[in-house]
Amino acid sequence: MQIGDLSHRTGVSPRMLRYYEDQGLITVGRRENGFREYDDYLVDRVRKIRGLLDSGIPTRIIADILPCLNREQVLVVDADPQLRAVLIDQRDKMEERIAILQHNCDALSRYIKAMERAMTGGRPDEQASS
Amino acid sequence: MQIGDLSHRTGVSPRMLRYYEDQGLITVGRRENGFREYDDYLVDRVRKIRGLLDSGIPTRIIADILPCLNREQVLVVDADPQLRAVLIDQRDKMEERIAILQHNCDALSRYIKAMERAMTGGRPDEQASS
DNA sequence: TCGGACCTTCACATCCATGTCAGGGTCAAG
DNA sequence: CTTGACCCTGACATGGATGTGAAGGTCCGA
Repeated sequence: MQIGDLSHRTGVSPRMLRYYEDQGLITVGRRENGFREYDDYLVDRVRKIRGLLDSGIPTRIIADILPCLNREQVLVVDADPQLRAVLIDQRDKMEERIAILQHNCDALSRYIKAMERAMTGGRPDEQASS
Repeated sequence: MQIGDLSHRTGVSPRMLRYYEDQGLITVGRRENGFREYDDYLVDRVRKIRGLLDSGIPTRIIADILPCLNREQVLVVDADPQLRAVLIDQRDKMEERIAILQHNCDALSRYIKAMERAMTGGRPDEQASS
């Protein structure tokens, strides 16, 4: 698959696909003519990268943790305590973000529901005791 | 409370506190001498802003949703369908991010556990059937 | 064989969140 | 009254993620 195909399949611009490669997030082969050749599994991988990026995780960190997100048993060979610290740190940060997002997501949902109640002709001052 | 105090209490630099004000995320009073005067409730608000920012939500969006994250019933007066669309959109995006983070967080935890198993002298090829 | 649609690299531009510095006021304690 | 710690504004700098455009190569189909 070449870059345009992957771009269409993931919604990520070719520019960004090259950038991810540059940042060491993906490894890409070349055809004889110099064109990049992308393996199928990269579709998922690129989607995962996008998700992490959208969640505020910088490429530098993604590069660190990405190898640990699949096939875990395969790579545990290098039981580097430094890496371990990084991973634990990142996991904790993720947990914190999840909590924050969950909290705000709930609040938004409540607000949306309140709007709907207000729109569908309900008395505006009626409310669930939160 | 003045800017340095709030900065210490939130871990957010004065520069950023002014920036948030500039972006309309917080409303700040002034003393007679021109110094900013911050209300106590801004400590929580600024922490919330940081959390959302760290989770990849840009100030523009935060400005949109922040008024809806507290005191919901108070503000439902303007049942603007445009706003509703924005809120639903953002809530959905948040849910997606939560799912992504949760997924990766779990994978990280598994990997960390596997590392620990490998370090504490376990046979490296033993594994839980995932 | 030509044209269009793709690819390459490289460079410059942009937006956002942030840092940092300069030039200058405020104020309280010594 | 001076000094140091705070505050103000404004500007310039930076790093990361992204867009865009130029100059050129590849390849397929009319």
